[in-house]
Amino acid sequence: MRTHELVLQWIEKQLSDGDLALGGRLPGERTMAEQLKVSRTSVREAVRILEAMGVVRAGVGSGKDAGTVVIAEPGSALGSTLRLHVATRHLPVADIVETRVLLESWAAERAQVGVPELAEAAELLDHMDVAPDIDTFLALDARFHVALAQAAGNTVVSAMMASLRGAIENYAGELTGNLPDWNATSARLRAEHRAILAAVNNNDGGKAAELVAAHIQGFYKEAGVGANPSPK
Amino acid sequence: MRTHELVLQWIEKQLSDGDLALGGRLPGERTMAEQLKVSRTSVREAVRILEAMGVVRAGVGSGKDAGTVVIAEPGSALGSTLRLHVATRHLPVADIVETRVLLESWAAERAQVGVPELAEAAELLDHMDVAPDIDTFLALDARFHVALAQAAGNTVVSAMMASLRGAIENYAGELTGNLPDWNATSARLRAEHRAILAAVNNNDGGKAAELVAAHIQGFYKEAGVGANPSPK
DNA sequence: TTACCACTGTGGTCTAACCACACTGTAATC
DNA sequence: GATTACAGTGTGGTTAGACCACAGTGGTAA
Repeated sequence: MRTHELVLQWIEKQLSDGDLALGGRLPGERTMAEQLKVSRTSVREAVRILEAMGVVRAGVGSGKDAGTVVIAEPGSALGSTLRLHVATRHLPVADIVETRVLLESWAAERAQVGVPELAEAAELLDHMDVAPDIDTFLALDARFHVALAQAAGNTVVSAMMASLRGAIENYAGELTGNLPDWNATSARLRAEHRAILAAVNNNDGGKAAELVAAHIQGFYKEAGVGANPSPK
Repeated sequence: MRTHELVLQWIEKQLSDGDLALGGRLPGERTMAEQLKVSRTSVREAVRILEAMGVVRAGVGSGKDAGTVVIAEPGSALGSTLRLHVATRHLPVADIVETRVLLESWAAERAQVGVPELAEAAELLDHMDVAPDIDTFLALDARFHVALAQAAGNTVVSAMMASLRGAIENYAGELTGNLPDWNATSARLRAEHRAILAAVNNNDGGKAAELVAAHIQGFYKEAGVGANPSPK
């Protein structure tokens, strides 16, 4: 077993045993190296991996943002991983879109009416109506979809859904510039969002799921990204 | 931007541009360091991250297994990431199980009859009938489920499904020892597998999906792991 | 022909140093 | 006394250079 894997194992055990919790701070790199009888290099390689996994965040200096602290951001980490695999041509974009449709329509169907995430989603829609530019709009759009997914109460599904979107963010982002009429598209998307949210709040999960599926497939299809029809 | 991120960016560009393909070999660490005008340490940190993502595999010595080669193993990489997040208590095991049920029943419903993966799945079932011990059985079981998921033709879904299982492998593995009667459980699981495969081959996707959901939930419930009923 | 062995290039590991950063406490100043 | 300036401390970030184990390669001696 390689040295940095030993360090990883040690840290994972600290987490499993509860000796190290979310928001907690890892010992300094030099301290860990001494304790585990390894070089600082190996410790750093382990920390890098954890950072790539979205398990820790490293900060220089001193104070609240300093040191290596335990976080929980699986979404961005999974997104980076998927993006790299898309780059290797191993994961087709169409499969990503199809999976996103699957997860997100599932979440829409099970969204719990009354949870704070839905209120947040509604607020985001208001902000999108006055978004000054496309990038702002897309950022708010991303947050809306995440909020909707979170309303279903399954952290794994919402994390994966966010990562799928993130993995092909650049793809879709580049293509929005090629749309024939952004204002028209934006208006349509916003109307669809409100319809989805209304269906959810009306306890019509089935309809919400259908609307979400059509919404996502429609967007990617218009943007020219392969979107499987995913026949029922 | 930190130095190793620069290296990562460079490698990702090589992949996106097609200058580096699956099965291809990265330049040596010393060579890359010199080309990019960075230290070998930074190059190594980038390679470590890619390795953790399942994008490359590093091998010492010389010959076919030597050097850093581009691979495509998103499943194990995502699995490790999820496992760590389970350790931080951020991802509940119940959510993992629920998501697995979602993905796997979706795949079962859409499995294409006649694809080689189904034939492989059938073979695996025969081997499971004569598995000498629990560990062998579980390994074959894992491969069966992956083959079934692959039969749906969505690489993202099958990779995620495999990673979900991997993330809680230890959990479930430890608990099998506590089962009251392994032989009875094994017999039941095997019968369920055959029923699932029969439904798929009979073009009855709906039934296959139901059977898969019940199969997975039943296993984790018996093993004592939180399994949400996921009501329709 | 065979067996041996030095050579080469790969990743794996370590040491020791220096840097930028951000806070902390002290000392000089007003 | 309050304010300012600054050295001190501990954090991660980066580098250079060395040595190791490993696995093929190719020459050389038996």
